[in-house]
Amino acid sequence: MAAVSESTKNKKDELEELALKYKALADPKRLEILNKICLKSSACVCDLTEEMDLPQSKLSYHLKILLNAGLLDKEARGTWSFYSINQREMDRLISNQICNVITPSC
Amino acid sequence: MAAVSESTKNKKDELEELALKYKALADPKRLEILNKICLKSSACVCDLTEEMDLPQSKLSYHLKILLNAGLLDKEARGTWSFYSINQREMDRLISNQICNVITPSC
DNA sequence: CTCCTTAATCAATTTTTTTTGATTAATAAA
DNA sequence: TTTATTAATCAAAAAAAATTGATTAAGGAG
Repeated sequence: MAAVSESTKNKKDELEELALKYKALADPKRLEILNKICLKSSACVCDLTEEMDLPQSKLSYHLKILLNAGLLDKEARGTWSFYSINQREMDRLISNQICNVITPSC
Repeated sequence: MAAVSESTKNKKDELEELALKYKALADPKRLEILNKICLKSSACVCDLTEEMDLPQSKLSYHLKILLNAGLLDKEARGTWSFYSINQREMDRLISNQICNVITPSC
């Protein structure tokens, strides 16, 4: 099957992909996760569990949503998973003004 | 009770308000509604019902969500309600690149 | 190997959102 | 006044998303 480039994506697919990304942003906890990760440059699940007082399974759940939407990158090191902001995707998606709220000085 | 300015809003409130706006954008139908309204400058519910092949109650439901998030303006004329894009809010929220997908040349 | 830590996943439940069809209210037209 | 049009709202049902606690798997330490 041929690769689908941006230019050959139809409007419907494009809007669906966009909606997925906004859905990932559509939760205050997930926005806070993005903010926390940004402030630490990179964070593992246990860091966030502690900082945000959320159970591990909930963190993993929300991180997966952000990861699937392409807003986070993940790097496994041993038993740890380190998550960081995909700044290119954030910049592509949201305004500078809002970027400064979610990922100040990132 | 005193008015709450942007500067006195705490981070929690700010993230919740932002999440509400992204929630409004987190649906391909609503993105399409924004796009359709933009292309016509202004549209009433019956226009959109016809163009998008959606029942009236569903349109009104989605329009209300977009309106509550501040992404649309509404003007009643007789029995009609005309909706238009709140471009200031769109610009404040999303990147130029994405603005061009949702509201091209608006 | 055994024990401990880390994090992903799972299944069941709860909560939220969306859909549907009907009703209501307001205005306009005949 | 009667009839038709427009759109908001409502209540019930369906669908989707989030929460919870437990289990699993993979590494690292002793």
